[in-house]
Amino acid sequence: MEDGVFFEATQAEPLEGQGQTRAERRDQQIQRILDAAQACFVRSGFQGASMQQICAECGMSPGALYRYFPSKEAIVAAICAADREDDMTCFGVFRDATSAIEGLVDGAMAHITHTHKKGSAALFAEMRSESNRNGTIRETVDGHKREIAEMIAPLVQGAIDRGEIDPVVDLQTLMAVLMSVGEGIAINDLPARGIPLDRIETALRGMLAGMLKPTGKVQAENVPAEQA
Amino acid sequence: MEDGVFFEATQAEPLEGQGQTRAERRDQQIQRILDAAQACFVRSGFQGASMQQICAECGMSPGALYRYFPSKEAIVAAICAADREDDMTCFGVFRDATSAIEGLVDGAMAHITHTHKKGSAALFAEMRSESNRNGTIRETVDGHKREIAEMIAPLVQGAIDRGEIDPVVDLQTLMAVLMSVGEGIAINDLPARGIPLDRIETALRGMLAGMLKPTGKVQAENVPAEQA
DNA sequence: CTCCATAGAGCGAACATTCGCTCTCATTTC
DNA sequence: GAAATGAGAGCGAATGTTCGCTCTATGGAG
Repeated sequence: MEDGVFFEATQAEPLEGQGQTRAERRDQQIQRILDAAQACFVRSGFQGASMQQICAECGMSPGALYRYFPSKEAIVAAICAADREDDMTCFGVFRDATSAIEGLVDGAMAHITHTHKKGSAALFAEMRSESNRNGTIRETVDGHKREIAEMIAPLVQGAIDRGEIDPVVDLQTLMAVLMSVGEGIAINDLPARGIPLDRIETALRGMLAGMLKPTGKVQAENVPAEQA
Repeated sequence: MEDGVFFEATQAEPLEGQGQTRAERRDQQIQRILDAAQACFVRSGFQGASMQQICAECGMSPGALYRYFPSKEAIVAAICAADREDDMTCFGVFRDATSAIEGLVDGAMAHITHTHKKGSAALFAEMRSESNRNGTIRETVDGHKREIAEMIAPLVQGAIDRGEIDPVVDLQTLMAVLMSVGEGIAINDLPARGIPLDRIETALRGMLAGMLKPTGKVQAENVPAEQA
């Protein structure tokens, strides 16, 4: 055991072109760790994935890895935050939507498509359940929701004020139900289960129209016929 | 190792009235383990909870516990199956509902209320994410869904055949969206977040009416006015 | 020669599970 | 009714493994 240490010293290949500063290299390594960790977490869950698995996945030793993250918990938090940030790009449509229903449909569809393409439904489910016991993740998830809510609320309220819609319930309930529905659909990754996007969209539009009861003033043109 | 073993032999208090057979006692112990495990799993997750924590929670030694379950995995599976079975009691309404929309609303509300009272939203989230990597749990969860789907489908199809509703999409998409919505609302435990049940019900009814477009033949009376 | 980044051995703790054993008590035997 | 029997319930220390994480020696860059 105390014999020669024998270093192969492959020393992590230079990755790409060597013309990179220290900071660039550092960012690259961090990204490498995050990618590996995400793969492991999807495969085994936050608690089930071990640091050794993550090390193997990114071809780094524990010593090297701990230079970039102080703990496993920090990696989990970073991945959750990154995923949250990434998802937020879908919801920009809420900001400049003109119709409440069409805005909500567009945002939801963007999120469904994005989640499906990224293949991050499982990660979201993991985050969602971990948030029930991990304060940091709970804050990340709740912050995410609050941001979305703060984008949706004025959209709906504006449409109410203009007399375009007449929701069947108060705004708070509406928001809570809307967000829950969004979560449910995102977690289930319906496109992966053979449900075509355009049909999901049609169903969503009907659903929203039922809750938001368009008054017929400005609202969207009628539901596009579904193609066989 | 071969020295005096010294057994205190406290031997687990008789629990309740001693007038019980061995089999009764056994069932009681199994239930005790399941209750303890569920508490631990909700607190720490399936992977995060240790057998020692479960032992402490139910006041049993590891040796005793392993007499009733061959592995931790078996306890997880048993709890998932029991929870699934328990939830199924909510969906009996689907069987003998006369109106599709009202039947769906009743079933969903029963499930929401049940989940809230049991406080099992966190457990459901845990099951849902664990099902992404554990085959046994995936089968349990999927079996559960299939059973529910098999109750809902004829309810909706019957209403279509009778000309009471005219869904905006095909049955398959409708079912997928309906189940996802149910999951989303269940996981979020809206009643615990201050959303009154009657408003959830109103929102749900509107939502379903939008997707199932009642034709006006038999359908439910109009939405009850929401009280301030 | 001096840093920085790294590899990999190594740490103590905790893990799921098993072991050897004792004790209880319903049943059998007289 | 009393004694003997044996299956099952139970304890808690011990097993080997794996955990998250730290330490130290080493290679390459400047």
